[in-house]
Amino acid sequence: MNTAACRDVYRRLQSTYGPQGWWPAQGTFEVMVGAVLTQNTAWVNVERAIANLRAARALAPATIAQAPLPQLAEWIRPSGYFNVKARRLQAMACWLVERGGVAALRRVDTDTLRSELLAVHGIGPETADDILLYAFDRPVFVIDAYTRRIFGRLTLVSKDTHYEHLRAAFEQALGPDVSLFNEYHALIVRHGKDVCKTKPQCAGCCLRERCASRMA
DNA sequence: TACCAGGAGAAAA
DNA sequence: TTTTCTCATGGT
Repeated sequence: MNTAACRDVYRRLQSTYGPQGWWPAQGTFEVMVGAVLTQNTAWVNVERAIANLRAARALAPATIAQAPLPQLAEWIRPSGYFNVKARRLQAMACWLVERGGVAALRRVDTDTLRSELLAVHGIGPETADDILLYAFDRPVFVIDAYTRRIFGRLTLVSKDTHYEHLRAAFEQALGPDVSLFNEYHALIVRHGKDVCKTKPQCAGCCLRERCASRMA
């Protein structure tokens, strides 16, 4: 990854959209819950599911860890894949309780914490990195479908690059910077939602000058 | 009606 | 090891 190009894309996105102030949730555990529920799902539906959990006073590790799966699935129904995500959410809550809670995990080094997260059922690379960056303030760059799509279109990365290689490339290009990683990923998602879903929309895209697939 | 959304795990090849 | 299938609601 070219450092200058990577920073230039960031400046263009920042100039276009301004500060994003992510993550759109309150508290460490709520960020973790949101990270699981947003898997392949629009955030607006995740908000409904989190609202259900809050209304049921179930937005706590111990409560989710002990809740009957059918009940948990019902609470999170609006986020889709509710049976799958109920198991994933419970697995994460059980792990959190067993490890002594958020406060204890804040004392664990980043590599160890990442390995432990990836060992939890339902937490893959992107979800783990969402949690590390937005819940635990660790300098880990999150790679998602938008990142691949946008940077692939800019020909700065190959779309089939392995997740870990892509993450390392961004982290090496930018240097460890929690605030930058936080804002950059948020801007990528904002841009992805905003104008980069289909090629014709590149006409009004702030990255158009850099984009290899731009419309003539 | 068809497609997509801030993925991940299991099964099949 | 890589590819394909499955999970599911809600908005456009």
